[in-house]
Amino acid sequence: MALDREKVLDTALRLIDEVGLDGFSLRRLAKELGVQAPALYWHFSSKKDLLDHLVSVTNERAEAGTAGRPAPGETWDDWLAEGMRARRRAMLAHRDGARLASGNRPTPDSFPRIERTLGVLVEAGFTPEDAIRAVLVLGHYVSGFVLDEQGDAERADDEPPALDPEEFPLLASGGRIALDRDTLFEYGLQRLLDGMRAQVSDARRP
Amino acid sequence: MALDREKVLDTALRLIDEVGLDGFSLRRLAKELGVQAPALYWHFSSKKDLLDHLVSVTNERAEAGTAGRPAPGETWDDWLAEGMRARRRAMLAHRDGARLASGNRPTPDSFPRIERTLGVLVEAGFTPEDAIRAVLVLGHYVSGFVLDEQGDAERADDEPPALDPEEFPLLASGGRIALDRDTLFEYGLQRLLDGMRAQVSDARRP
DNA sequence: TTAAGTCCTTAACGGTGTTAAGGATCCCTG
DNA sequence: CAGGGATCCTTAACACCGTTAAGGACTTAA
Repeated sequence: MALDREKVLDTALRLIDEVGLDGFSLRRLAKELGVQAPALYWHFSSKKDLLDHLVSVTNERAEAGTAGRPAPGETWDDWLAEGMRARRRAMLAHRDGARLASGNRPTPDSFPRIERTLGVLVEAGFTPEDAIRAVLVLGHYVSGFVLDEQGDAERADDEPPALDPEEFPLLASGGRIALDRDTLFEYGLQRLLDGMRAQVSDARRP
Repeated sequence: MALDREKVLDTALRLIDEVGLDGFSLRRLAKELGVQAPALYWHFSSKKDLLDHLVSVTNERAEAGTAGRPAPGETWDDWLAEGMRARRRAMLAHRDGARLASGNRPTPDSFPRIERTLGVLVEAGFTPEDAIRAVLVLGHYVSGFVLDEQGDAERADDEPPALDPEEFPLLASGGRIALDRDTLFEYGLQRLLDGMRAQVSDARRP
């Protein structure tokens, strides 16, 4: 049976979940597909090309589950927060998902969604400039956060360095706190949205 | 003349600035040092070990120029903002600096500095938990931001996809805006600090 | 003078992404 | 039905990569 792009991408995604992005090679993927490595070059122009398409696929799947506009009665910030949580979940859904996603520009087919998001923010009182800044900045926060989160997971084998609670009481008390990733993510997300809310309402009542 | 760690690290840093992190190999570095590749294994246990030390070196240099505590009369948020700007500058100072720095835990010798920072925040009214969250979250923002910033620079050769201003007016208007990285960075930084400020003063006057 | 330690070499192993050339197999056309 | 092009894959090879093994100089200390 002949290969097609979709089957290659699905297998690649599964393989990366299994061996990690560093352990992922075209030869390994080819073996998984019962094929020789150069065969992949018929379907993709390079390894980078393949990975780019992988990102597009996972992005599409992630966005399929999120609302394109706030529900009736839903505030812009709640809606935006939920979108960012979905983004985090999408990255966490696959091993090294954040590393994979970063270093990748949005594909043109994600333009409509971004434009809609900007529209929502402008309706909410953002200037067009600040709407763009808000979207970009939130994105950087999320990807920076998950990148670290998954980086931690990858080196879960070697234990963290010892830490003297007498010398560093605040740091030591934080060991547990930092590990509650959900709360930590929410903290930063809400502080960003707080700041944005404040600026928008300031602009409306000058 | 014999090699030593410092000379290897300096040359490595210079080489990465020249060829990028992807073009950087031990064989290339060895050639630059007038030596065979396995010689490097006398000074470092692996390539990863060498890169870890590289991060430590650049971190030290970056932190050398920043104040350990707010100056008299300086508010905690101004001081913290300046610290984050310094972090961004440190990453931008070397090609792929952000990629290099992420995927690296803080070395134990940065503990005193972190503890001091937490102390400043607690004095300012943060709970110890929120102080830790604030420091982590700001760090994720900065590294996510610079990672994207430098990723852009690396693929500056292929031009961005065309964008119809009729179909996506908000997006199109933002092309220029997104490119002003300093303003964008400051926008996100100030929104985060705004949110933190608000939460701290709320907690003080319940 | 011998012994230990330091710093490097050569040779090699098993891997990587990628290209070149060509062999099957299919489907459409004459 | 024959032929030809498009499709999809193979084998062979290239130039790299990180890393290990074994050992050779050279310096230092006893």
